[in-house]
Amino acid sequence: MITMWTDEKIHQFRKTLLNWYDQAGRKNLPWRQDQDPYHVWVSEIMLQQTQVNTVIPYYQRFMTLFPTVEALASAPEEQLLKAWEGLGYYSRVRNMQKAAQQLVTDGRVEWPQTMKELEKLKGIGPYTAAAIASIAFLEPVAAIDGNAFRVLARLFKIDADIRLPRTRQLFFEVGNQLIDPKRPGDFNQAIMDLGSSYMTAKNYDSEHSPVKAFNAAYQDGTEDFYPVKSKARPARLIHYFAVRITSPSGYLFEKRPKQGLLANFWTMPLYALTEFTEDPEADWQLAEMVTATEKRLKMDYGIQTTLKPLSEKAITHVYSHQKWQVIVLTGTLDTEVDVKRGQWQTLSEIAKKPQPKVQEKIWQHLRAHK
DNA sequence: GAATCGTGGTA
DNA sequence: TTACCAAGATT
Repeated sequence: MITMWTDEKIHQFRKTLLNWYDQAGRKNLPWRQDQDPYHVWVSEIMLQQTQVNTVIPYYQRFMTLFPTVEALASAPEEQLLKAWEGLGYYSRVRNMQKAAQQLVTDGRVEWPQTMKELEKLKGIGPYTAAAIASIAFLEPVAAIDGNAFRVLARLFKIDADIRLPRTRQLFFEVGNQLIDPKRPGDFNQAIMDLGSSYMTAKNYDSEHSPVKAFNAAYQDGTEDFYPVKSKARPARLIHYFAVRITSPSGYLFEKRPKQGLLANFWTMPLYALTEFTEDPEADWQLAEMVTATEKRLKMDYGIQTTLKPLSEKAITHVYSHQKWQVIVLTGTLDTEVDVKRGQWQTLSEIAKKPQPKVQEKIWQHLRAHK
């Protein structure tokens, strides 16, 4: 059960928080130079599950390449993915383009100005809708992100599991009672700045926090209990072969399917070992697996060649829900051949394609074992 | 509600 | 090395 503060205490909190924000807030961030909804939107999408320092150069480049909603709406997908390359969660930028196309009607951009309406746009959920509505349109709605979960959980000693979707509503209601109706955008951003400075997840410094007097968990020394968050499931281990084939025409490269992990990104052919063995956790023989891969390469691409492991040592690459162990196999063709799938590409052609981080690791691995 | 979807930083 | 965290949304 949460004990809500008195009106007097709420007013004191707003004043304390916003005074601190005016004095110490990160006003120099590139997306905080104005309240243009497009700027707020792009920054909020980029900042999802991504740290501020990572986002800054991406944001600046993106605004140069796609300065307006119209530019975003009409951009070629490959150019968008290239601009997002390395940021991760690539459906974010695909969804953003769909939303941009929703926004452009009869050649003009019409922005919905409420959280409720903003949530109807692709890729804009409750957090991002509240952030845009409060910052760009001054609607008093709480933007509940990881920072707000953590800050509010400590201020009010809320012990609901923040990993559970149903918990969001509780925090949203608490936030909506606290938010300053005159400066809703600044209030939300102040909570986030607080959550990324004095009230971080680890190594927090509640002692020097401007709102320590309001922090119930700090006041009774229980702050490392908050927020309550259940454990995530461990990532599943998957073994892969990455196949580097060269010919006089270049490297064999392939565009991934338009749905799922790394959709529409380009990689060398990848085979999960589950293609060749029932139990890839068991003690498999590398030579047998390589022979099986040669057969599949002929079936899938029409390529006949001998493959050799570049190294016994695998590349490790971790996603949120999968852990890849990738062994690189190499093969060479001396003559030009047509392929049933994929494309032959030169290095300069490849450089223009959006490639995932794991492909970059494969390139590095190849250079290291040359 | 549980799974999916990336990458970089840090203890 | 492992585990967790970082301005979440979609299916």
